[in-house]
Amino acid sequence: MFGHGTPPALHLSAMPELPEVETIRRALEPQLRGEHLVDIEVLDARIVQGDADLLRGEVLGRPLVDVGRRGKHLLLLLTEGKGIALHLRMTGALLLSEPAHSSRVRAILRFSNGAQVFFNDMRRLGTITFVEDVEAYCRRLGPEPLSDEFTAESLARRLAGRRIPIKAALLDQHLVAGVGNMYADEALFLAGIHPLTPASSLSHCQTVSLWQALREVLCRAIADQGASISTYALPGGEKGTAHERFNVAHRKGQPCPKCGAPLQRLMVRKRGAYFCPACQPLAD
DNA sequence: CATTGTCCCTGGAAGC
DNA sequence: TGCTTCCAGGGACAAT
Repeated sequence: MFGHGTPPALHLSAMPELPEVETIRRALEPQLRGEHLVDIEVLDARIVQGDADLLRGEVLGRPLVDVGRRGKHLLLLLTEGKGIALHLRMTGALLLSEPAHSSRVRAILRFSNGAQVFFNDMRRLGTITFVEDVEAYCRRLGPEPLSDEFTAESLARRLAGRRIPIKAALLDQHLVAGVGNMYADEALFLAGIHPLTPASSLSHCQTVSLWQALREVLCRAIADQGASISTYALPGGEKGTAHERFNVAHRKGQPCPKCGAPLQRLMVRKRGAYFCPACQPLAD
């Protein structure tokens, strides 16, 4: 539905959100599941939350029972409920072979079957965290938007009483996990909701539309293996194509695919928000 | 509790 | 042409 089908006018920066992390998870899982870590080479200590030696001591040799994901966190699930959380923030990538810009590799995870995962991150904002209790670690996050737990009613409950703009609310990981700037804009467009609409003032109908739009946008982006607007790539180095379907994100000035009006960009709480002023009117 | 502000980080783009 | 400044934005944290 809609979509330009052409590459975007490349505004820089777009981060791995839920669909990108899920795509990475699906690629890594068959490579890593059932193996164990034999080494973590930390090339930039800033990437590790806490002490790198402590991390190594806790995880080396411990079987990796699964590769999971919660919101934008990739989880290497170990025994006894422990795990390693990898967060890619803005420019992080996990690659199965050494990337061309090897100076941007911040850590290398080596596994018992010889597999190596290179944590590449130009801007060093990504993190590796040893997690003592994965369940507790994930509890602070809002529901997974593609799970049965996330219903239109639960979304309505969480929006109630919040006066912040709906766009800002969608970026709050306590409200719903995994939605970032790109997919928040896309969902608001599909639902026909202005990004500055106060979260608590959505009608029931709008809330249902938004709930549906979020799931649709995220599902479709997973099918397209994520959006490679900036540095995101699959572990094999391939690019995703989800951005080719974007209706508004990173398309300021281009015609709205629904009505043809020029798309606009405004700032909502220091974040760029792309939208169609005609299709997403602000009620007064 | 809800909300806002600050910081981190690098490189592309804009401005002089 | 070459320098400086701004900006992108997720999330931890502090402040209000």
